[in-house]
Amino acid sequence: MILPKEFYTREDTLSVAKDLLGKYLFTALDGKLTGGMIVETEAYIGPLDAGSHAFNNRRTTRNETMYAEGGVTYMYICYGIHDMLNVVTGAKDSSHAVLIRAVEPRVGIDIMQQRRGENIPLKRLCSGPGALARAFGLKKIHDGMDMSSRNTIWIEDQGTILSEADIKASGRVGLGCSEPYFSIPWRFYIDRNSFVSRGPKAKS
DNA sequence: GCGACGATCATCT
DNA sequence: GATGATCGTCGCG
Repeated sequence: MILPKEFYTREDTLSVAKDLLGKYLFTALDGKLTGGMIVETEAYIGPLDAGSHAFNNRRTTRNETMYAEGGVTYMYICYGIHDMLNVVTGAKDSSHAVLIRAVEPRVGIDIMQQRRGENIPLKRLCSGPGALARAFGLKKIHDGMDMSSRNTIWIEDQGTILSEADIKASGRVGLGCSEPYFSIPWRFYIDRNSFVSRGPKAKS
């Protein structure tokens, strides 16, 4: 089943980030279907989070979509080259979001390989936020898209059950060293899944 | 108008 | 594990 808007509009963004693990991300772009299981996410908790674009209620043209009601995409470009896929969560104006960091490819693998270029090993096709956006054909123009119908981008629950023991948490990647937000364990990933991207050393 | 810097990746040693 | 690529966005004034 497609995850409904209510899945995303919950106020507890950490739960949304964890619950997205094991779900299936799909895009249908250029008449091509691609999909895979989400194995790694990061939570960005609105105005209180120094690692978030919306820290201190900063509101600009770029991050305006973060203030939308949960259930839409938030896309932006990082390092001038990489498009990043986030899912907006919470109520309107709460500015929470979850970054999708890695997916285990399942559907349309040949299409992903075409988009990423040959010579990319399967393990790296969708491992890392920039890589996965490219494999799924997502660009900044897909910012603010509704995810609650099988239209362009959506996420499905296909019945995968994960236990608490399958889910690990760690500090988030790439934030520089501004404590305490650098080491707060708001990155979640499926333990022992080889499609998880390289991040900071896992803390048990 | 301009300078600095990133929620990264692939390639090289 | 070090490094270069590469450019939109922000903040300054």
